[in-house]
Amino acid sequence: MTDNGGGGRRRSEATRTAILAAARERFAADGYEKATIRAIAKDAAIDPSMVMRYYGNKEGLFAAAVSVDLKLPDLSRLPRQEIGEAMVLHFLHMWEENEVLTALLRVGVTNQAGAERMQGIFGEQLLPVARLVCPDPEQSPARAALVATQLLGLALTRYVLRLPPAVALPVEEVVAWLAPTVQRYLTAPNP
Amino acid sequence: MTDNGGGGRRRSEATRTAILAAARERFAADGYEKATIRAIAKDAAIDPSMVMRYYGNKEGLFAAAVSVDLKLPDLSRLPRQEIGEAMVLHFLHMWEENEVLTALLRVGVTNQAGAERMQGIFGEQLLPVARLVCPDPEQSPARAALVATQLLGLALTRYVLRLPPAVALPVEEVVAWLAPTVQRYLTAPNP
DNA sequence: CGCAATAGTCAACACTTGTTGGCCCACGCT
DNA sequence: AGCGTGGGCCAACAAGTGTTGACTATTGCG
Repeated sequence: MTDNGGGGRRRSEATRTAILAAARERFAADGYEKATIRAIAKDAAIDPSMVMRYYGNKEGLFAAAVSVDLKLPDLSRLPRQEIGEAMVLHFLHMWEENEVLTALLRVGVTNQAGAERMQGIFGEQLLPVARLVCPDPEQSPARAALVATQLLGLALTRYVLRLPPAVALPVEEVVAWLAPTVQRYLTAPNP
Repeated sequence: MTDNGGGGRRRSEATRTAILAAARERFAADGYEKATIRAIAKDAAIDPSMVMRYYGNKEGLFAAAVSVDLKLPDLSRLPRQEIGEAMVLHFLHMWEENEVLTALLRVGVTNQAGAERMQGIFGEQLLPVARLVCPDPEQSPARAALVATQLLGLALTRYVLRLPPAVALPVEEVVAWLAPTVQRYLTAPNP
């Protein structure tokens, strides 16, 4: 339909990516409703109608701007005891690498499509890891969910709400405190 | 100013509380931006202008609708080992009692005023508890923040994002898994 | 050069938002 | 009864939203 069959040869690519960058920034800072197409377009220094031309509508823009790959490393080669620490460290790096995850969380909280996308990421990226490492496969959804409560809670307080003492915590301390928690959720026997 | 010096004698009180109830529901379900005054007014079966009459503007309505008292019990009379369990149980009950906390979290994520209010609650209600129970008073902010990451993360996945496996978890299991975590964050020696 | 396709702009649309002011009606007092 | 106060509704405003279509400018190719 609105797809221009496979690739504009000219320099539209530059503005396309500029739009995506501006969109990520705005979605991360303001959430879905407050991140207006006009503001995004102004950040990208183009006309709002270009956004529509390239991405159809606001939902399409969001879908294109926020695509998440958690890049979870292969934890099966790690000693079982170090899985928790590796997870926490990896998540911290992912959150600080760019603002995509913040955007997704901010949007997911007030937008149905955003929440569903988070559920998708959980099911396709976190759950498989849990399946690999946790003892009883039948319990992996519950254990992955527990891990999600702790890791998303950290992201929420630290990167979204910016609760001062949570922001002030040095990375090493965060890891030292949370790693045993995640480790236990994944590998400990039932309490 | 818009304050009618201390009490309408007539039946305005009924509509006032109806507005607040509708507002709480809408803020909890939709967040700040999507919860429109018109929708709230329709839920309360009155005219949008009445909302303005009674609460000044949308911010005032939010302030009036969402006032949070965590009602944290006196934990100092509890055996130190049971503090974690008591906290988790209490928070679960608070979140399921009414939708105020959900509203606050949904709004806090995309609204500056909402985020500040959450910081206020943290400082005035959670921090004091941490000060009572954790060993080194200088560490209480960090430890309270850690507790916040776990408890808010639970609320986020279970009551806001509604991640299916987090919703499916029975209360007893949540407590069994999270209580040791909270207990450790509050009372364990530095890792 | 001339032509077609593409990148980009402008102005407008239909709608929703918070917010305001004027109006009517019902009640409670004297 | 009459009157005033205040609860409630209606209609409108100005601003901002996503979205659309027509128009211009620029580019590549023959």
